[in-house]
Amino acid sequence: MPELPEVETIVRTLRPALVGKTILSTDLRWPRTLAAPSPAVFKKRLKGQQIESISRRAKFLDLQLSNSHLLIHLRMSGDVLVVLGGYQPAKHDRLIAQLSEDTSLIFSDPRKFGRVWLVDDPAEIFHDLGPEPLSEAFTADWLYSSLRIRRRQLKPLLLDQTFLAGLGNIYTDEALHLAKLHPLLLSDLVTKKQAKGLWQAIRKVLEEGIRRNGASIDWIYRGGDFQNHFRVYGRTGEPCSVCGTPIVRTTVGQRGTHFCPKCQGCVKPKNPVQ
DNA sequence: CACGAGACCTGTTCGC
DNA sequence: TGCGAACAGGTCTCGT
Repeated sequence: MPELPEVETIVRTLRPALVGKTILSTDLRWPRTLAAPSPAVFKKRLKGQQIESISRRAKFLDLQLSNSHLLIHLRMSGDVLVVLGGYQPAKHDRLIAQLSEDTSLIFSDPRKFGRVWLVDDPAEIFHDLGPEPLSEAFTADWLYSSLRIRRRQLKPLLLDQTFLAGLGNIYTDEALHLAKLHPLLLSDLVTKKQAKGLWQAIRKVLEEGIRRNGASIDWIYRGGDFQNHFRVYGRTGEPCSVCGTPIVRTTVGQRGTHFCPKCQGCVKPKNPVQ
């Protein structure tokens, strides 16, 4: 569930609450949550390490410790929270770390897709990721040339973390609508002007998501309100905010995909997807 | 290389 | 009301 803006929001919330605290002990309640190393090594190595800083790369949380990095990926249903004072484990808690100053760090994840790594160098896990969309490395020219050297449908390509790191299902639909591009348009057909528009749209929806503290769907993430400003995601049948045409929902790469059939056009004249 | 299907999981909502 | 199907913000692997 969480995409770049939601993870960024969590990082900003956790930072003041966790930096400087020391890990006293850990309780791994669902072993498969831990991708590496083994539970025994994990528990032993974490003990006594201090949390020095917290950052984000793509949809990963990166807790830099005295001696290593604790990486967390929330996947579909993960959440990280900090609780002061005594804490009673809840049903979906997969990993709990007891910290100094009577603080608990909790990784909760109903669907059990989330993963945690303890590594010496984050590059071990990050090496295949594409550029950060809000960094200076992500430019309109880079996007244009990178789209042209591939021949892939825009939506699956934008979801591919090795192409661009951080977009998920919501922000991809939102960005394509803002850029007026069809989700199935082949990447090598995008013009330079369209690429520039897509570049702007991606940055705009991500910045808006962060400004609104992410989107809160279902029972997760208190606080964010980007869900009240979706242009197409989850708005099947409702009028497009630009032209009034009902928003259409289809499936692309097994992901629910929302778009305006008028603003975003049709890609295949012979077999228009709408 | 590109794409689709299946797997990994639990919980909620939808349709009859 | 009940019950199965469909769906959910992600990613990996395998077959074509």
